[in-house]
Amino acid sequence: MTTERKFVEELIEQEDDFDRWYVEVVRKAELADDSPVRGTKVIRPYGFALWEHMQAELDRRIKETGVQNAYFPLFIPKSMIEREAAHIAGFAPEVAWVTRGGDKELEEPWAVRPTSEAIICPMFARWVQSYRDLPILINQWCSVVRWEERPRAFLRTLEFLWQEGHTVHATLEEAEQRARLMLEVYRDFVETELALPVIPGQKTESEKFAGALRTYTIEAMMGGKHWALQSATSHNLGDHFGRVFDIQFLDAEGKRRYAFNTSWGLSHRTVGAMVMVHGDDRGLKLPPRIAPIQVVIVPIWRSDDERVKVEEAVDRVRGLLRDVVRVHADLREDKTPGWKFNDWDLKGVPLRLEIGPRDVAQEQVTLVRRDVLGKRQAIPISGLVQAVTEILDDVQHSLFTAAKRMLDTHTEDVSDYERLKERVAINAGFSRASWCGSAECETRVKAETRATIRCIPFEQPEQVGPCLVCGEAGRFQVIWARAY
RNA sequence: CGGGGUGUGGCGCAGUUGGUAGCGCGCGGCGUUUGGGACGCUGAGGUCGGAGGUUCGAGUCCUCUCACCCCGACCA
Repeated sequence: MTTERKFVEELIEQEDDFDRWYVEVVRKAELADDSPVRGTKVIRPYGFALWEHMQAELDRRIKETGVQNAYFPLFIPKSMIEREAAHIAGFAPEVAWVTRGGDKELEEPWAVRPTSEAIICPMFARWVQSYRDLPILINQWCSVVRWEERPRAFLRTLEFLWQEGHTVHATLEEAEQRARLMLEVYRDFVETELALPVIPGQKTESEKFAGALRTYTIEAMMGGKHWALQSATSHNLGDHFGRVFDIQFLDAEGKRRYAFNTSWGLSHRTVGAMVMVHGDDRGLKLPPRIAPIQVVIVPIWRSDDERVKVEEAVDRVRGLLRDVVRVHADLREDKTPGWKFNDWDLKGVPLRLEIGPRDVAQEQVTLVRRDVLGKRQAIPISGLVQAVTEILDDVQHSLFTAAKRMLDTHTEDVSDYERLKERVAINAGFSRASWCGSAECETRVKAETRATIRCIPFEQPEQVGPCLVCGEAGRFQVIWARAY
């Protein structure tokens, strides 16, 4: 352990202080940096590249369901955002306002969007006349602003990047299907691409989106303290917004009806989730499928003669891999190989190929996996492309499997309230328990333990026992946990 | 908004009873190095968060102020 520590002396160990480890790894791996503005972060090229790869994959999946991208204004007039009472009540504490333009006071303040229902729905009202205009399926990639009190890089910043989808439908059933469909898109994306196992389910009344009929969520478990992180949400808004924004249409029978909406979003907090779930004392471990660099080549030489041969081999190997994976050759001359190894470990590159005189002589490269450090394997150049492809795939699965193991290990069925308190107090993870459905029991647990119901999982047991808190008949099995 | 803390080269820090700012890392140059964070020589870089005050003299003392961080309440 002493030697281990030496390699990463600049990074605090997870066990010592997980939250500080997170702050440090985000900064040192060059994902993000502090900005001069409180509560905001600068996303650096490496972090942004990661987000771009995530965007590309999620965007593709969203479009496959028939959704089109569009863009709506950043500002929302006060009167507009205040139309849906529950909606504004929920967001009011965290809305930023524009009250001046140049040197003129605005007649009516503008909200900087905390989410865009209030500016998109009025447009839907203009576009929808007939049932033939429905459904409308729209998504936008943008940033929104929520005036949070305690920011944390990626997880909670005043301004954050996300996509928000907004749809209009003729029937409640169709809206419900869409809300569930998009949650499934998120689940598949997060599990397949980010290697983060999640628990899909429904939010309780008190935890649902402001103005929604129902909110669905996927909840992931972070490393370290095993707290929950809401990784994406999808809302069936019912006809609440249709009514207040007057989205009406004539149905096939010529009857005037209010339309039904959904909205759903996934933000760059999932970047933080990947950091916290997969990372270790050496830094990030990025899932190959969205890693900006999947394979890094580190050349090693002593003499000028060796250097020529090694560089030739590096070129050849890079040429072989270039069309297959995202490969980068680290040709920096002012850094030693050892320094580079640590640097790329910190940045979480899934595979490293070392090419030195010994490798050149034997027509091979030395391969090291980020997820199983310390094990070097020689790969003949002739079989390199296939080997790299297969191993990347294996790394992706291994990351998911390890994360799933953590989730399962730190989830326990609890039937005794004292046991729940104990588990929350020691950061033991998720607790599965029966709940009667009353807000009183929910509030009480939150007040006494700080844990909240993360979701009512879709997967329910045949029989639900008595409520963990009040002992009355249980209606659902729910997941209790502390959350970021 | 409550509680705690910190502001000194890019980063991390030191700076005794007030005496005119120092260390490590990093950075530039040269040379030797390179299979898990190399080394030598050399060089550049700060007026101590801001304002006011006390004093012959303030990074050190006093007053005010600003910013940031951490812990709570809140949160995609």
